[in-house]
Amino acid sequence: MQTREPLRRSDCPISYALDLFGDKWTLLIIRDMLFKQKQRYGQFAESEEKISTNILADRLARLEGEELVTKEADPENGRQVVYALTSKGLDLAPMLIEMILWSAKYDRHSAADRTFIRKAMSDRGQLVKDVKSRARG
Amino acid sequence: MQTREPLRRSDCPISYALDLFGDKWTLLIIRDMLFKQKQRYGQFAESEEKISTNILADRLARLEGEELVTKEADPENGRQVVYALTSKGLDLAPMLIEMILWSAKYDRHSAADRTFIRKAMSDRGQLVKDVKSRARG
DNA sequence: CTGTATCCTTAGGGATACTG
DNA sequence: CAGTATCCCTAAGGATACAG
Repeated sequence: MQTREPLRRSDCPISYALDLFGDKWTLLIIRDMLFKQKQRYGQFAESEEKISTNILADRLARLEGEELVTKEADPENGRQVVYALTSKGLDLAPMLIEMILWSAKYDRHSAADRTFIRKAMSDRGQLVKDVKSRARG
Repeated sequence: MQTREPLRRSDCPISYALDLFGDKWTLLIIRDMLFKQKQRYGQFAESEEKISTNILADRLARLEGEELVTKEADPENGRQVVYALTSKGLDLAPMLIEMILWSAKYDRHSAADRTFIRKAMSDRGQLVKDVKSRARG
């Protein structure tokens, strides 16, 4: 699967965002990194939505290309590859939190998934700080 | 174009949201209704991203099916069709505002589109109230 | 103006085998 | 474990003609 240069439909900021992650998979990877502390290919692959490996590889490459994510060798195990969010990627947290809160309000199924809804509800501002400091630490 | 029932990949709230509007067009229609006071088919069709009419009709039908949007005859002109956001649709405003702010921060092109960035920046909380009261009024 | 319908092309993506 | 590669099918979507 060849990753082409990102399109550019208009100068609208919403359009820009959608051109980058307006699909059904990209934000799930961001979610895994942001809220579930996942950082390895295999961990993304085993998420319950079952992304297939070719799509996963494609999306990781795009995210790296857009500098939302870095890809590096684990310092403690050189053969281990580790993905991490850049500050550009971490800054998606507020948007994702609002998305979580909206779904929690309107969908009873996702409201049952308490994994990070409670965090998101407690304090939107504080959560962002938490996520960032955890990512640094 | 047949609109099928929405998929359900998992109980995750982010996955739920993406299953509803995780594509390149749906949120642009919401944007037009929320920030540009558009309410007619023709107005959506003339947005600069140039959605084609079959996709537009499909997305409007889905949004109506998900009760994010209502479709009614204009009370002042019975032949005129008017689309409006439900409260469920209006509640997407905070998420879209965060999306706008993120793009404004990281994309110089969309930062040049001042249409609603300034509003979004001034006061996130107040903007939501403004949008809702404007929609009611 | 508000759509529908049709044609056609491409991108998305599932399944799975394979490799270093 | 971390991917690549291939096969193949379907959904997405552009263009455009047509209809009420």
